[in-house]
Amino acid sequence: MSERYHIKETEKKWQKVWQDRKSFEVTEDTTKPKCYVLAMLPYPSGRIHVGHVRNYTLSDVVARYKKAIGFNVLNPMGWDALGLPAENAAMERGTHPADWTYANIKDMKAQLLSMGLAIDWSREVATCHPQYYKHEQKMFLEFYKKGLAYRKESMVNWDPVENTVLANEQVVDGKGWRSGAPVERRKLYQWFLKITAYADELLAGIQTLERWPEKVRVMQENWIGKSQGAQFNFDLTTTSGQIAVYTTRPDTLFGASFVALAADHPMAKTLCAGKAGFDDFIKQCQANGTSEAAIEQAEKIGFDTGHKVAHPFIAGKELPVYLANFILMDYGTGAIFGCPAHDERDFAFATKYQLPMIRVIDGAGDLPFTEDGTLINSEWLNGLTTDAAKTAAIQKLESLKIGQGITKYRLRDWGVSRQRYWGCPIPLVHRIRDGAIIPVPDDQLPVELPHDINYDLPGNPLDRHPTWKYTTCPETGEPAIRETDTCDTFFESSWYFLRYLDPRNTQTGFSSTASKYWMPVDQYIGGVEHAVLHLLYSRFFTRALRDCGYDVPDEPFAGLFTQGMVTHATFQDTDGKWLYPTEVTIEGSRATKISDGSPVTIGSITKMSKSKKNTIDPQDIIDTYGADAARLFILSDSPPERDLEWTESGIEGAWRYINKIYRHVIDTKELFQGMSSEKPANFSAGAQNIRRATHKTIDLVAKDIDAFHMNKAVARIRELSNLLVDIKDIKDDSERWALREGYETLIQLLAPMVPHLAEELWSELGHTTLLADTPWPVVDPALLVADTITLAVQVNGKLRATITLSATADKSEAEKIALSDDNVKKSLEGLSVKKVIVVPGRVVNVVAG
RNA sequence: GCGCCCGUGGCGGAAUGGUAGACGCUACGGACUUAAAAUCCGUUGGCCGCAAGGCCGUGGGGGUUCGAGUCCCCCCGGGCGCACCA
Repeated sequence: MSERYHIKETEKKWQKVWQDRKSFEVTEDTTKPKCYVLAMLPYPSGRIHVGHVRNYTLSDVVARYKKAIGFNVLNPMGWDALGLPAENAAMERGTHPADWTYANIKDMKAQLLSMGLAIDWSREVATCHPQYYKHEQKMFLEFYKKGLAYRKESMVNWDPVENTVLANEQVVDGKGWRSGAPVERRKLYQWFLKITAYADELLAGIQTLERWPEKVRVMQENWIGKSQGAQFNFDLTTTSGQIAVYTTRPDTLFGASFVALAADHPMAKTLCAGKAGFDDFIKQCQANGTSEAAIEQAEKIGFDTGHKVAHPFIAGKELPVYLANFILMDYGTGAIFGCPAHDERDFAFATKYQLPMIRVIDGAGDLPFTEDGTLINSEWLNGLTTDAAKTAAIQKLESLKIGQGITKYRLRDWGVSRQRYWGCPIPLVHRIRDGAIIPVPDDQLPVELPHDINYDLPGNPLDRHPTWKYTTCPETGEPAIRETDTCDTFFESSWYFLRYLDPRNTQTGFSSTASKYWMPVDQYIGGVEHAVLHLLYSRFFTRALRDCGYDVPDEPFAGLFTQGMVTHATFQDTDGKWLYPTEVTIEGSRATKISDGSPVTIGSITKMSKSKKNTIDPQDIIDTYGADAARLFILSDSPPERDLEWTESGIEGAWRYINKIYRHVIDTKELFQGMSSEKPANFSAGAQNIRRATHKTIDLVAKDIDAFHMNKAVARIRELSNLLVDIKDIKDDSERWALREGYETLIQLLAPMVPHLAEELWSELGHTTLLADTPWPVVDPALLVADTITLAVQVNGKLRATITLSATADKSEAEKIALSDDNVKKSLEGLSVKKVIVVPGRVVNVVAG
């Protein structure tokens, strides 16, 4: 009788062995090809969630597999440790953000360790550590000196109660997400990184990202949003001056019926000075947040400035100048000409303010007509196509010396300023005498966050700290004030993958040697929610570092995989209150509350979220079923790019499988006692069958892992184990040898998925070296070729029989055997054979009529 | 609105244009047990048939092909992304 598998003890045991033997610690080893496997670093909330487990299981399978096939694999882990949640916790519970963060890191690390990940923990980094942000501050200053970091006034979402700037995501229905106060649009001095300087390069680089999902590449392209058009000036006729506009449709200029400026356009105030209703209009525009959703929902409203401009192509024609809320100051020139006949927004605006609509593109269909066509009502442009008319119009604007063809981007510079404490301080000081901005010298970095802060008042604790910000100018020794803005936390995550390469270097963020060896990341794995911002910022950051003299490739991530979400059913009690899955018991299709047996409604299956309480704590799962079961279930149930539905029965199935394999190996291993390790010269038919299945599985599993088809890889492994487990008696020594080869291979193939079980069984089979250090089994190609094959036989495309024949049989032989099959003959009764199609190894199709 | 992805048993999902439903979950029947759990054996797309076997079947409709879940066109349903970007 076999022993039970002691999951917890066994998993702990091997975790300790791997740690003690530094199995996954690596250095730059030029004798081996390198493979940099990277999982997106977690925010240390204190608890891992199932999404983390999925992410790190996937990266672990890749890391362990790549190591087995001979790569020097770097698989690091760290903590995205700065940011708002620590400050919220500090405000709610009176803890210090640093204490809260480091305590969370400790808890979460213990949880990750219990997953048995093949991580080089010696490279662990926390972005809140001064030795991390020290190098980041140096990079900021290098960007500053190169003109890639600059300060300008810009519009922000201002929460008047919290006294801080809110990100767009923190504005809900025009109100601050915490305070509930209406958000104002305010102008503030903010720090920016000049990502727009790299717009073209970032766009072109997308073409080289062959191992990125198409979806993500398209999203980045859209985000960069390159457009070609014309920029030109309208002369004001009612006062002196000009209005610059940008358009992608210079061909429709003869259809222009108004000019509109953004409400916050610099000329708005001067044009409207003293006009009744102007202040109200501006207030109305400001009432809406800066979020794109908020702007979209707003009705189009305008304000007639009373001023007019001259049409550049039509002598004597004047167009009214409006302010309009749908014009964005941040795009183009913040001003447009409106052509209501051929633009939906202009059409809506013109309808409301009863402005003329002049059709200049011929075509069927009602106005607004936004497709290309042939020009009409446009003097010298008449008869031209849209494209030709664009070129002609731009030429004319250039010859009149009032404008030119131009390329614009939707991408805006990256605002990195946050009026927050728990972020990386921007290492600059403002000299009081003249307001000069002076970099903090390298030898004074890092500019550390002060520890003694309080949250008694709203706003930025750095700004009201009694001493921290008061300093002296490093150049003159005069009084100066530190910059109190800290960096957006996307700043830390834009280069953490470089810090992993050389994490304890005190002189520089990372060495050239390390970067040249390890970069780029070969396989990056994470959630699709970072498809644009994090990934685009990182791509920009490496280029900016490159231009500051660092040894980094243009593209940091050669391969990217984005995993799906983890979902779970939702439960509600009779009062409609959400219940945790642990509060509910399910029998068949009926669910009841454990506490009082009352009925429970099973709701939709959605992304796990705290608000709907449909969450599973991975630690509970690991404690109950073990890390291997959790890993196996996550890998086997769905393709990794799709959503995964977490089910109790699924995790139990994985747990059963692990116990079953353990039992069978323990029960079978006596068979292998004392047998020779020498490969038999001849194999019996039975042995040959086992070996074919074994080697076919090695081949398929490797291909599946390479293609990220982890669910299929698991299915193949289960097929092999089903076959091995069904072998009840051994007929000869060659079969015994083949069976041992089968079991050993099974264990090796299982290792990336369920490493603890595999390591345990490997040692049970008498191996004294670690499976983690054992190379992947080698396929014998001769065993991938079967000696007999099964062919489908169709009559007029319908399956009528299957025939088995020798692999060496030729087409005519296959045809002969197919036509002599009884069932095929029956189907052909009364018909004459017209043609026989034989696809070797696949099918015989008899066409008859 | 634009772009992309997806629709296959009760469920998750497999199928280089070539035997649809691999692998698993659930459910049901049986063995073992005083009993239960665990485990093991079997059945599990629908319909007809004692069986051999047959018919139908991959959201719906058309098409290409010897052959379509897979390719093309139209429609329906679901998801994701983008969006006053001039």
